[in-house]
Amino acid sequence: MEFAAKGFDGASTRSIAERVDAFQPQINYHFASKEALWEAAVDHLFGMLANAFADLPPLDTAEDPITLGHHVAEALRRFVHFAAAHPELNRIMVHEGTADSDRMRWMADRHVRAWHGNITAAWRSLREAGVAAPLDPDRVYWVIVGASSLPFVNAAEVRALSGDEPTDPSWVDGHADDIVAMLLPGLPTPR
Amino acid sequence: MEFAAKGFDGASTRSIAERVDAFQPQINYHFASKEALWEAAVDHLFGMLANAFADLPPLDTAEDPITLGHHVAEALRRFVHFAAAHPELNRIMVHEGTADSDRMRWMADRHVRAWHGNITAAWRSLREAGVAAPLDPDRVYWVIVGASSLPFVNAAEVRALSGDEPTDPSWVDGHADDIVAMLLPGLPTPR
DNA sequence: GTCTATAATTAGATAGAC
DNA sequence: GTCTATCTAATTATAGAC
Repeated sequence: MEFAAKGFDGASTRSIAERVDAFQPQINYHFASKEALWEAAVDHLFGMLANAFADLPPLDTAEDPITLGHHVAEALRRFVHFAAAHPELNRIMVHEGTADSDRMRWMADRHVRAWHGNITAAWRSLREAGVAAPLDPDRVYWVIVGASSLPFVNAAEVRALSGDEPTDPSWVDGHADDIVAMLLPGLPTPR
Repeated sequence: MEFAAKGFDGASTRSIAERVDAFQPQINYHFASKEALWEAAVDHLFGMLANAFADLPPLDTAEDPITLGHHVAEALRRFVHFAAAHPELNRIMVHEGTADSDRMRWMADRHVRAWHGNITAAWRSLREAGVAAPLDPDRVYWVIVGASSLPFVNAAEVRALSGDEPTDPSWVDGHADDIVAMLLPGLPTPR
């Protein structure tokens, strides 16, 4: 995706149209503007993210802390796998989150705030139960997202530096295991 | 910095010149091209990063694993503080690392590879000594950089989502403590 | 809806006065 | 070195034939 690779300003509607084998003016026919196209792309990516979690129990309904811990562990694994399969979402998020802009506020209010709130609340419960690493609930969202997604956001640099292919299933699984072990060291029988 | 905020393509030499109260053609007078200006900016930022670590002992000279652990802990704290003070570097890195390009390879070969190699090697020693979290040495670089830098790379989104000011010294210190505690749970008397 | 042509704006880079 | 003027190319968006 052009928005993910080059950012909003760097992506040209011509190159976007080329990718789908269309003509540049068709973007302005099907969408009101480049901005509207961007919003549609972000809605689509967050929709796919929600789908990837659709069959999981909500994080605010676990009966006991250990069960919540296992729910969070599974959610973390899902997030790692989603970031590996669809790095575009995290690329767009990290790009738009750098500066205060209308696009950043639109994305934060419409999509990110709910995820951020759920993770923060679940982490508070895990901390009280002593099953989570000693991370402040107000910061853990950024630790999770940063640590989980960076090798996929920067997959090209992973390849250049180590020769590893971070989208290999074994690499992704290993990374998910690492994230869970690091964040939930108190979870019994991790996997 | 314009390159950090908008990426290479999104940053215009006109807006860059405006920021330093200069005229756009002066960029092409003092630098050969926009690309040369970008390289000079990246060199400058990595130079500042190296300066921030200049007084620390090299990570390959520690006599015993516990001492190495404390050296790594201090290096992690330095990195968190640098990312908070100079988020431009990590913004440029995350932006350029997304796609295979000449700029990405230039940056990886000239600057990133040495840091990546040192961290990976130090982590192998820490793992053998049992003082580090169970993260694969081939992946830990991305966990460290992602978890440490994201709240500063996306400081605007942190403000929008939580109202926190991630550049507040107490926030930065707390984040550094979180990172060290998460990555080096086996370190005696952490801090 | 698709596609060509093109308008209006902005981009990086250069020329040349001072 | 500084700054104005400008060139060429690329940008988003629109008009209009089909």
